[in-house]
Amino acid sequence: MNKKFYISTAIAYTSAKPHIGNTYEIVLADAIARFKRLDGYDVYFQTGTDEHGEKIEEKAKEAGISPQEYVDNIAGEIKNIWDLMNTSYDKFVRTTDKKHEKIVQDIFKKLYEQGDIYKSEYKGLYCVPCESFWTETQAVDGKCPDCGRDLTEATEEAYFFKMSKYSKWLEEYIENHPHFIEPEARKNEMLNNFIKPGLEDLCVSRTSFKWGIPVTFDDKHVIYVWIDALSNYITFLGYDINGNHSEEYKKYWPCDVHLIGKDILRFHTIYWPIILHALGEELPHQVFGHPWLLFGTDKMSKSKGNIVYADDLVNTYGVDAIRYYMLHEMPFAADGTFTEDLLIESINSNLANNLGNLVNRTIGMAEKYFDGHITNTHVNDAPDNDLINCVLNLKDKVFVNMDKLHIADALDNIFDIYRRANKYIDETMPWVLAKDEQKQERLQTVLYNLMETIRYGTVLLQAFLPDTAQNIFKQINTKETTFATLDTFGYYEDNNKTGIKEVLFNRIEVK
RNA sequence: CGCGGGAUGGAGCAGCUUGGUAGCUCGUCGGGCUCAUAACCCGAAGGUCGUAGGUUCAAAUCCUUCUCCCGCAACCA
Repeated sequence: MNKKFYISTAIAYTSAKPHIGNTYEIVLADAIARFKRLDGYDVYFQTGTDEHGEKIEEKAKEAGISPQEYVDNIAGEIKNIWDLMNTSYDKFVRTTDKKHEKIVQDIFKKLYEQGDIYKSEYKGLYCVPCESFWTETQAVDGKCPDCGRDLTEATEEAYFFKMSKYSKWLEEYIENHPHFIEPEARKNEMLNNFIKPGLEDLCVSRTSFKWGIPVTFDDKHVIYVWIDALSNYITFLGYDINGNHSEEYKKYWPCDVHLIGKDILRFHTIYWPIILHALGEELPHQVFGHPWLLFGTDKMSKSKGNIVYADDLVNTYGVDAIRYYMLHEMPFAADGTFTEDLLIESINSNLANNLGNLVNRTIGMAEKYFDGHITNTHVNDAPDNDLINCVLNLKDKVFVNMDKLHIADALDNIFDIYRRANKYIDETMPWVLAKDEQKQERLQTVLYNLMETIRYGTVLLQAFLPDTAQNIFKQINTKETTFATLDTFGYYEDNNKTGIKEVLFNRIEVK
């Protein structure tokens, strides 16, 4: 049986259509999932939507429809965008799924019965007109941060999870598993800010709204987001509180990577591990809090009016151009920048000029000089060695970066090869060889080396730009597309005839 | 003194762990080439590596001061 690999994204909250920043996460996860599949792993890739909560109840009311209708609409929209981005998730889950709701209720009950959840009162500052609780740090000069009116102290009956009980255990676990939280800076943030000072118990139920999963033994309460949403990672896999787990659960849990935005790192690295531990389940191997895609230097937000949606961009520039930009412009740990100018620059320089033009000119020469028939005649010359070495080193470089989740660097490695191939064309000057009757065999070898270099790079490119990779394979006409063909230089078929030449990426002219 | 991160040529970034000619992509300028999507290749200009100090033969890299920016600060999905 193959090695398994379970990767998840956070489930998207169905309060509004996701913007390009939100979309980054699913594309990142997809690139990793595709790469692992190509590498022979049995991959399970889960994504979906988080559909409960007060905000959704309100939004639905505003829209004059039921919460279920509301989340059906948004979930559909999210799924459409995920599909538009050509993401290869195995399961799209929704927390309003009855199966999920049932298991969440079981989990809540189990935790209550074993004493990890207890009933108490939530004390806080309450704004009567806004009907919402605020913490002392949220309040502005003791006033409501929303409406500016006075706050009154109020209490609400609520269930709490005894996080405090597991504080010490979690601290030790994180210190003993240095890669559990990535990037490292985030790990320090979690440890220093929350865990070491000691955890407070977490409020896990609400009575102030209805749109949630009811607590079975106390139906005034609905289960608040944490236990509901976080559990998606196991409920949809067939987790069972009595240990009668599904085969899928046994096979894939624990998750290898939870890919999440850095904003919800706390929930995934503190509450979720503790909940799992309390249930007696294994912890995920790693939680990676990815950075954000910022608009210029600003966070994207409705109030700033700078929201960019993935589907608009895809319609204008094409899905792989957007995938490329997201995956390439995002450093491992720091936030990335999005502007349309940078996007266009990136498309022109990397996709059109470097990659697209390389494929185009290479096939063009094959057609022009040999009617598309290319064979390795093994008439080698000085420039070949360096090219071939660069190609053969590519696999290791990409694998090392992928293992560290340095996706942007891995992509760069691949494009370096295309850049190297362009240089090789200048070094060998095929157009000069073409004019010399004696050099026809050498010319064959040169073109073969180019085809093979393109093929080799594109085998790795498949994980990132799947459509483009397939298109290139078709154009150079090769069936050698597996990772197994990365062990030597020379899998491109001899006596081959290239396919039909086609522009991969059009340059975008800026006025 | 709440915690953490950042500040590197016009733009976006790497380098800092394990001090020793400051690197990459883009842009600009000059040249080359013509197979190609005015693309490709070569070269050049351009940086007091936020500030002030310290350690050292030597600091972008280690230590300290300050300034500015950003994230987090407990129930916010």
